[in-house]
Formats: sequence, structure tokens, C-alpha cells
Amino acid sequence: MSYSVEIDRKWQKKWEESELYKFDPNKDGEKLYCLEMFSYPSGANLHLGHWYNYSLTDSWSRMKRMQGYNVFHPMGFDAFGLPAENYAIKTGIHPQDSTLKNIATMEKQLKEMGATFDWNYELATCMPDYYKWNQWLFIQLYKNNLAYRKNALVNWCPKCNTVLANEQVIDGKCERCDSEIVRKNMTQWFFAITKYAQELLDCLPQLDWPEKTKKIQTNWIGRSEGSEVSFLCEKDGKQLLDEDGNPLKLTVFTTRADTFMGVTYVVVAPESEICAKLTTEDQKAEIEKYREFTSKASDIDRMSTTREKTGVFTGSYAIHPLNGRKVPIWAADYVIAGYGTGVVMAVPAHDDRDFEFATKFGLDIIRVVASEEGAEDELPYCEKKGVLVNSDEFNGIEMHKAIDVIVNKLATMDMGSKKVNYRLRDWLISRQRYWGTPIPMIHCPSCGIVPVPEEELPVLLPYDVEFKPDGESPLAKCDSFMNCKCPSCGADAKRDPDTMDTFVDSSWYELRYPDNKNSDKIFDKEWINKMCPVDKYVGGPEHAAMHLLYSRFICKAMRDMGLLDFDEPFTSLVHQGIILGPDGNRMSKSRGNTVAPDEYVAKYGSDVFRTYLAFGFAYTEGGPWSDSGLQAIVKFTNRIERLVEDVKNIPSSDISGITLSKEDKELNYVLNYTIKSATADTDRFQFNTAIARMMELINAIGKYQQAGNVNDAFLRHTVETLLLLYAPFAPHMTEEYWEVLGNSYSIFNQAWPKFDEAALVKDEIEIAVQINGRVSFKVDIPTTADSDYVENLVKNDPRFDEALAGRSVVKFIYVKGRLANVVAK
RNA sequence: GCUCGUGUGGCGGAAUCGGCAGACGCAACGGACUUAAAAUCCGUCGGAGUAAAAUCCGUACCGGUUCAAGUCCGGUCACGAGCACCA
Repeated sequence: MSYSVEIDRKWQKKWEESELYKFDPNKDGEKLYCLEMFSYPSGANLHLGHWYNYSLTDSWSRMKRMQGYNVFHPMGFDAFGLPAENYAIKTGIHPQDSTLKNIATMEKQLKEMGATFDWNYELATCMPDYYKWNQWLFIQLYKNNLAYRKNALVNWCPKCNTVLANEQVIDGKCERCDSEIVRKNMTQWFFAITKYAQELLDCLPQLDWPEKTKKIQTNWIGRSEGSEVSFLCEKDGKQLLDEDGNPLKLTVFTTRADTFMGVTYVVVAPESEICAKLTTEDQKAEIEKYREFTSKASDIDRMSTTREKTGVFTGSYAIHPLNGRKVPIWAADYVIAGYGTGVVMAVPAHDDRDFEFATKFGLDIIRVVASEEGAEDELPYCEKKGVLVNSDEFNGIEMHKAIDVIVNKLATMDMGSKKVNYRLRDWLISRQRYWGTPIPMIHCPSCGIVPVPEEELPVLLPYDVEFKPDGESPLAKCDSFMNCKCPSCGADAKRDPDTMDTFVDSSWYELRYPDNKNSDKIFDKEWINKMCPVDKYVGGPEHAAMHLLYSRFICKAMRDMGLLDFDEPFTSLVHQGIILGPDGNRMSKSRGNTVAPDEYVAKYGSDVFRTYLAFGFAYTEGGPWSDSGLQAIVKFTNRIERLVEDVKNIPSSDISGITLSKEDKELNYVLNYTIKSATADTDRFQFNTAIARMMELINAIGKYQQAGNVNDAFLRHTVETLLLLYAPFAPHMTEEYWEVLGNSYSIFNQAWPKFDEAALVKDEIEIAVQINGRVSFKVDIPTTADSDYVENLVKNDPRFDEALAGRSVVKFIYVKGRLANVVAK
């Protein structure tokens, strides 16, 4: 019966045959949806990160199951994406073939992990029965004005040959391949996530998520409260008009409307349309040159904040609405086209960047805020406190109040209002790649863009496609795919050649699992309202700004389209830490510091490996891998095995009425303490301390046995309880021992142990006696003792006078059940 | 630059509310058993100090609040993460 991989296989087979982990919607118990982020089916075997994430979350969900919850625990594959396509380009093996093969391998490995996944609910995003609904979702978003196409400056990865969302650009580089991103003007599909910016922010506090992750999302959304104020413009001595012949208003966003009287120039982003409109004939050549300069430069030194300011005068002027001053309009790349209105009012006296720019180009600098009236603070003065000066009618007003006063004044002239701005941009979802969900749109020469009729979904991804990258969408070269009829007028039309960002696939998969076989609908509304949201979601912290934000957005959009009735997809979230290589670096093949779980599992068995992962790290921290603690787990499991040997011939009996000796009581205390703390620790993903408590219990059992006077029935009860507590971490081993003890199948159908509060109450406890905060000696007191009793006891202790050394007692403090402190002087 | 984390023995890490710092384990050292080894069991294990005690110091650093601080407050440093010309 000695534990080994054979035991793993034996029980995996039995579990599968008996459908132990089959989810039964009608089973008693509160529904609990436990989900790990699904994985990408790569060719390699499961890596340590998979094991760390999946096996320990599985332990958590096993405990929940034993606690009586009806646990829904599915698994699937995020199967579209670039690696398969790149692999295909390198080897000629079609992405579909390699992906399906990899999925089969991973399924097998995941089963060998011994997790409670119910494979009946499996999904893979590359299968038509999944991406059909991805396409359907796209069309619904389109119909609800949440998906649209626009020409914009986008992030282009020259190596991946595709555009990327803002979230996929890390430090100016491609999230996937680390190449420098190029900015291009292109017409692309976007999802209007910004419409939900405020709600995405508002719902964060109520989520049981790591604070850090909420912070990252808050940051990413980047709410900024300010005002929009407008200027009229003059070009070549004449007022500039818009298309309708009305005076053109140049609108800027500012958080510092209080400094409005100090505006000495206005800046527009060089690549913006408004810039072209403002440029005069004389300045045209120079602006054109500058625009080219910035489009190149932005890619090279966009990261440098110390970079010198550059800019060119457009030739036009803005008219200050309050004092009528004519201020020059410049084009400069320190203004970002995509943020706010892409136009900035410059107040060099009170902004570092404007000051630097004005100094370099000799523009006026007018002080309008002073720390106190009459103060000549050094410029630029950017402190957020002071009063207005040089501001005509606004002089003397406190700067924060001045914001309202000035904006109100502008509002009466229809030249200003309060405004909230967000850093978040709409989500660019089209990709010029092959291995993804085709965008279900048709381009008709006469009808324009027309969605594929829903009954014609899915638009199948063709198999025979030349996907060698050349900057164009591979599907565009596949005539049989591209050519179609317009659903509206029947004329010859073309399909959209792009595929969707794989983050779209993963932004709603958690909603498909519970109804994964539904061929009529994306999912049944009633059913999904019952099964979702996900109660516990576990995955890497690297998704804090991307996947988790997108999923929240899609959930809210679906709610507003009437598909479901809840606001947030993931109620509670845990990030596992990252296991590094033994050298402390991130594991990678090129570094040669990878650790292969398979070798350990083959040698020690899945349970020993799982327990080691649980015990060796603080779960949310992770850390460098080391073999050194592994033997300790082997020792630990051997001790359990010996205990099982010790008690297996003791008949099972009801111990509820028996009288416990002093030794029994001591062990019973440890047993109940272990139940209490191991349960609480496992519940909050503190697996290392949960295992530590079980080790303490084993130590206590050892002492109990050595002391003699063993109560057999009680010993057996203690060992059985230990097996139950350990079962979530070592499912195969404990199932085996449970059987060895002659108990009925399965240990996972047993109730989770409950602790007895009474057993945790000790008659007598030892407390420390401190003098002025330092431990002096210790005394035993009855648990129920009050302060007077303890004071009396302490003062009569011979060690007390000695420790006091002639000082007198100022104050006596007794903290119940913990310690006593004597303040002496 | 801004924002947020983190900092505890030789190592991995504990320490719900401010209440005996270092649980549990690894490594190391000493011992028992053994012809020997493995396995198992017992002991020591933050530093200084001592024959042993006593005693003093100690949770990155400096200061504060408190009877009492790893924990709270202010400042400094280091590392990590997020954002970064965001108006």
C-alpha cells in the first residue's frame, strides 16, 4: 500500500469510472463556482505554474466540496493565438493540427494531476461551437453600438505583423515578442469599453479582489476631473469657421481652470486633424516636416521623460475668451492626440512642461497663482495651494474655488463646462492574423458594412490558408473565404479579413462553461444567472489590466443587452505567486533554469509534489524553486502511512461518549486546534500554514504514542480526522488509506471535520509576566482568572520581588489569556 | 518623476485585534539505535555574553505614539510592481 504513482493511477481510474466529480445541478448544497484561468495549449508538458495554480486551487475546491458545497469546477483551453501560428510558420504544421494534438496531451496530463475537473463542461475557444458565439457576441455588440470601426493611430507590432490593444503594449514594446511598437494610422475594429469606464471604476470597491489588482485597474482607467474650455481661432487675420460656417471652437481639457488667465499659448498634437486645419500656408512645410519627425521619434524616445521639448508654430492664434488676448497655437508632440481633446492650453507659469517649452521658444510667462497674496514664488509654481493674482476680476480667490468661478463664468458664455476624462481607450480587437475567430462582417460596395446573418454563423475559419506573414491579413489572400454575397442586397461583397484578439475569446468563457453544449443560444439566461458569477477565480497577476478588465466590461455589456442579470463576472479573486527558477530568475528554456513537474511526479507521486507546492511557498508570493524541502514531505507522508498501519486493525467505533484521560485531552486539544486552523488557512489560500498545523498534529500523536496509555479508539479517530484534513492536498494517498482503514468509498464524500469549541478551552494556561514590557517570568493560571486574581498571584510570587529590585508598582495590566505587564518605577 | 507594494535567522517562511518575535520545515551540529549505512528517534540551533546562567542587543534605517510596536504614525534607504510629457 506504500504510496506511489501506481496509487495515483488506481484512484484516477476509479474516480473516472464512478463519475465522482460529475457536477450534478440538483445535488444539495450551495452552488460554488470555482475557476482557474484556462490555459493555452502549448506543445510542452504542464509546467510548474500550471501545477501551482491548478493543483492547489483544486485542493481548495476539494475542501469546499467536503464542506457540503455543490462545487462546479470546469477546465478548458484558450486555444486560438499567435504561438500556434508562429509554430506553423516555422515548421509547416497547421495550427489546428498542433493545437488539437496539444489539447489532447494536456487533457491527459491534467487528469494525471488528479483534479476534480468535470470534463463534461470542457470548452476550447478554437472550436466552431465556441467561436460561433464569439461571432454572435460581436454582432450583438455591433448592433448595440459597442463595436465600431474607425481610423486611428494604432499600435503595430512589426514582428507579429498585427495591431495591438493599448493594454498589450508594455513599456512601448509588444507584450508577446518584446519588439518596439510602431504607430500607424489604420482603420480597425474597436469595442467601446470607455462607455463603461465609470462603472468599471465604481464596482471595484465591492469586489473581493487583491487591493493591488484593483489599484492597477483604477490606474488603468485613469479618471481625471477637470473642465473643458474653448477658444475661438484666428487664421490669416480671419476668424476660423467650422463645416457649418459657425465660428470654430478649439476645446481643451484642463484640471487647472484656475490658471486660465495665465494662458499664453495653446498646443495641438501634430498628428491631429485640427492641426492641419490650423496650419497656415507659410507654416505648412515646417509643420509637415515636424509631423514626420515626430512619427519617427515617438517610437524611439517616447519612453524618455527628460527628452527635450520640440514644436512648431502653426501660424494661427487662439482668442482668450475672458481677456481677448491673442495667443499663438503651436504643434508639439508632448500633447497626446488620443487623450482629452488632443489640445492643451499652456500656462507656463504653473506647469513644468509648459514652462520648459515656453522658455525654449521664448513665449510669454504670466504668473496667475501665488502661494499668498503678493508672494513672488519661483516659477514654475506648481503647488496646489494659493490665491489668484494678475487675473483681473478673479484676483484674491483661493485657487480651488477659482476653478468653479472661472468655469461658471465661461459656461455663461457657452465656452466652458466641468468634465471628467479617462485614460482608458476603446479596445482595439481586430488582428491581422490567421489563427483566431473571423470577424463576422461583410463589406458591400453599395451597402457598406453588413453583419453576417445570425443563422449563417459560424463563419468558419478556412483550413487551407497561406499564413506566412507579410503585414496583410492572411485571410485576405484566401479567395474562397473572402468572396461572398451581401446579405442585404445580394451583390458581390467581401468578408472582413481580420480575426479577433484572443482576449475577446477569454472575456466571456466563464459564462459558457455551465452551458457549454447549448447550440441554440450563447447560454441560457436563467441557468447562467443561477450558476454565475464565478465565486472564486484563481490565476496570474499578469492579467490584472487586460483579461480581468475586458471580462468585466463584457459582463456589463451583456447585462445591458439583457443576456444576464449580474454586474461582475468574478466575485472573489486570488492571484497565485510566480515560482522562479532555482537561480531566482523567471523560468525559461533559454536560461536553462526550468523545473519539470513530470520528473518529480514520476519519482514521488502527484500528492507529494502537490503538498510540497502547498507547503514550500506563501501561495500569493511564490518564489525560487528549491528541491531541499521535498524530502520533508516524503517524511511527512511516511509518518502518516505508519500511523495508518498502527490503527488499521483497531475496529472503527463511535467515540462520542467516551471519557478522555489527561493525555487524550491534550491530544484532543491539538486535534481540534488543527481542525480549526487548517480549515481557516486552507479557506484563505494559506496552504503552507495549513500543512504546518497538520505536521504539528503528527508530532503530537507521536508524543501521545510514546507516552503509553493509548486509547485505541481515540487514536484511530484522530488519524482518520488527519486523513480527512489532508485529503484535499493528497487526494490519491488519502483515498487509499481511507480504504485501508476499511472505510467506505470515497473519502471525498465524507463531511469535513468540525472542531469542538469545548475541547479548545483549557483549564489552565501559562502566561508571561512582563515588567515594563520585558518578559520576566511565567506563571500558570486558571483560564477563567480575572485581573485581581492574577495580580495577587504575581505579587506573591517570590520571583516578583527579585525582578522588581526595589522599584514600586505604578500600574498592573492583565490581558486576558495572554500576558500580564507590571509598570514599575 | 508619480502611485502602490515589500523589507523578519544560513534558507523557505510563521506571528487574525498592537500583547511572550522566529510557528512549521530545510540546512547545520551533537547524541541514541546499527558491524556499517539508510531509515527512525532525542537534543542544540538570531547575535553578543557566560563554565553554565544572569544580562544586553535584535523584525532595513532614524524618530514618534503606547504599559506594550514586526504590527500604528512621520521621515530615510533598498528592492519589486503599475503608470509615465494624461494637460
